Amino acid sequence: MPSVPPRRLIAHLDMDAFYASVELLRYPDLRGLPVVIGGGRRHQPETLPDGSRRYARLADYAGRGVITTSTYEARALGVHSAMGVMKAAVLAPQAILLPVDFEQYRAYSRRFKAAVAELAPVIEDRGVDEIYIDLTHLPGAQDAVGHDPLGGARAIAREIKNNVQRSTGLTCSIGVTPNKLLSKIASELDKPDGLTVLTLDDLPTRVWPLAARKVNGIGPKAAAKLTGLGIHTVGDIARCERAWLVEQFGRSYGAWLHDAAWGRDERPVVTESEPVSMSRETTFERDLHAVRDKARLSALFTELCTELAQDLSRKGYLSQTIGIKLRFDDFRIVTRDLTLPAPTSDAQAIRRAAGECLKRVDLSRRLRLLGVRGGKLMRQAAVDARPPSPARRALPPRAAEPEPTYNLPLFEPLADADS
DNA sequence: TCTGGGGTCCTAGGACCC
DNA sequence: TCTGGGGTCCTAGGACCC
Repeated sequence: MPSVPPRRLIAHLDMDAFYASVELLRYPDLRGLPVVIGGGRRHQPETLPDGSRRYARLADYAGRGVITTSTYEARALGVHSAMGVMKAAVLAPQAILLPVDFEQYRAYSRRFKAAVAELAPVIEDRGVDEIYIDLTHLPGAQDAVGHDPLGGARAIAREIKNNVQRSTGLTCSIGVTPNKLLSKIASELDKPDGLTVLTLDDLPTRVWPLAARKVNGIGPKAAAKLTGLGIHTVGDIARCERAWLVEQFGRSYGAWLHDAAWGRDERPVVTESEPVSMSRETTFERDLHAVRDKARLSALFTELCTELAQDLSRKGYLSQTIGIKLRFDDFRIVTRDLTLPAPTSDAQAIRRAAGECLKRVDLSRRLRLLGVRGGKLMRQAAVDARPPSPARRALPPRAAEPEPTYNLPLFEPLADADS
């Protein structure tokens, strides 16, 4: 007898103001105040002799940092993530400013994920503060409770929230729907400490009135273009002809927009993935010039390469494509990369390759940011486990050449490349 | 004195091979 | 001599996300 596959029940869990909430566990005296996390590192709270603490205020800050998270009290003053700290200081000069402490957040991240996994093990990681969870096959998830056909799923989501709260002291918001796209939207509808369960029937009333920008995948550029076309809400998109969206946005993105607006998304919850790249970058306190600040830049460049090498080694990866990223004073970004004959995690090899990349950039403008990236990653263990067999060595025809050459573009005058 | 740092995925052209 | 495809790799840029 053919059986109907169970309907998918996908949850999206988002920790509420995660970094800020972790800080409030440590500094409970700040509860109820506008608190902002971000900036550099030079504003640690100071403990006074009487045991009380003194905190930095936004107004005290000078620098290029941005806000990473803020408490709901700070958000009420117009202070949001990714806003420059200097700009936020104009809006809320008296808000408390705390430095970011990623170690701490990562520790709490592991704890909340473990708490979820006790009840629902099929988890997709989406960074420190959010996850997708596949509830489809959990016992009881498909059961109705009283008149609520989704009561089983709702009860599981509530248990997950409770378990997270018990093990971390933190609240989260959960959306449960037939897919990741809708769940991501749903988890935001009742923040903080929310629980929202939606079916496709709820689309017109709960999703279509929302701004198009609320859809994960519609960013500032796409939203601006939509606005220019008189399209503001998700419902506006849903009313568009699919073919017209394809004309306006291209075959792939146009079709995706149409699907998204109609709540269609078949992507599975992916429980395991391998990293694609690792990188290190830094924004300077003031813009630097390649000639005038050569020594300073050179030292920073080497430092970034060393850090990348350490990251690779610590995590057990080798990288075969080394790249650089520059941001100029006008905010223009340039990248260059170079694929090596063999993967490496050696700081000097990375530094050399990055140096080759740098030669291919016009450095007349001042620099704001410098970054180094390792792509085409492979696990060290996997590379070790396949010693150079005769077959392998014979594989690339060019391996016969005496000295491996960098695969530089032809238009680049090779200049004084080591040779 | 606007605008961090760490990622993923997509597109597109040219090289190069079959 | 002309005219083709398909497929993969490399590189650069850009949109988007947390």
